Amino acid sequence: MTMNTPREIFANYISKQGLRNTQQRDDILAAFFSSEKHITVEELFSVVKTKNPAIGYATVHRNLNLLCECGLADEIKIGKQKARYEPKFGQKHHDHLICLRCGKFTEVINSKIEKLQDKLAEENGFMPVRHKLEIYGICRECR
Amino acid sequence: MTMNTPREIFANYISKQGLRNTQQRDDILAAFFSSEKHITVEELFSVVKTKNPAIGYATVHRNLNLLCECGLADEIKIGKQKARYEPKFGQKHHDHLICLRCGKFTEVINSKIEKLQDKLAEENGFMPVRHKLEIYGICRECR
DNA sequence: TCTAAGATGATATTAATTTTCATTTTCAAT
DNA sequence: ATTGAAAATGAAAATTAATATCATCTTAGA
Repeated sequence: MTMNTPREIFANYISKQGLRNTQQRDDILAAFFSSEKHITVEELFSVVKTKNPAIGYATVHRNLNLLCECGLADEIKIGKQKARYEPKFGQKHHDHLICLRCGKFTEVINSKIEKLQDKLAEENGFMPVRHKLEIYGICRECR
Repeated sequence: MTMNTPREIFANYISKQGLRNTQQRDDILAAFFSSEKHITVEELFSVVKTKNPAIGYATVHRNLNLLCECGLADEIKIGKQKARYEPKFGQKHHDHLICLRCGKFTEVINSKIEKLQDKLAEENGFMPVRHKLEIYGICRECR
């Protein structure tokens, strides 16, 4: 059985956990994967409400956590900002460049750094699982 | 004028900002730099209270923020844990290995990664200012 | 169809951080 | 040293995001 779409992955996770499919989960998943990256619970709540005005904030919040659990979303916390969520599906791991002036996020990929990180962990007896690299600075536009 | 000690750096920052020196600031600075790394506001508050029982939580909190502003402290937020503060003085930048099981922090230094990070930022038009690298995994003891 | 378990939505709670404000303290100008 | 304006403090309240509670509704398997 191949699991191609986020929808299928989510449905699979749901059933494996003995949970149930609901219209709300569908709506949230759809909104999440068609919204812009780095969305907050608040923002996603607003988006989902345009399709399903009866939906509650807590439901969006709960399901974003489920999406994180099954690997379809990543939570990003930057400084004192509220948590943001990033859809994750079939893409390489990436790091973030964060502009200290305008707050813009840029995603970057560098396999050399990835490898060095794994090596660094192993040298210290750590079995690396995941990592988070954030580089803060001033972006091209803000300079 | 050389500024050797954290105390001098702090005093200098205070006066530059048009702020004032107080006994509380002294007490907080002293406690912070003689306490263990990765302390929470709560914990530092407890420590400072042993020297100055009248001190308020908000004062400790406010001054920890000042210490961050002037570069003598770093705030570390890991997952859903409460913020921790790390004294920063005359040491090299380091990254953190964080055990997913026992929560232990290990500090590591790797200049190669540092350089690659700067390069990566510059390639993307970013002027790097600082960065944060956290590698999550399982530590030697927990394996 | 029926029913037990899960999900939802509204609300309350939690917990950390930040703000408010009356009072006290600092420090530069006298 | 005295004064006074501005800043700092401490206690308490407010804010904020995240999470829990719970009555009701929905799902999905028997």
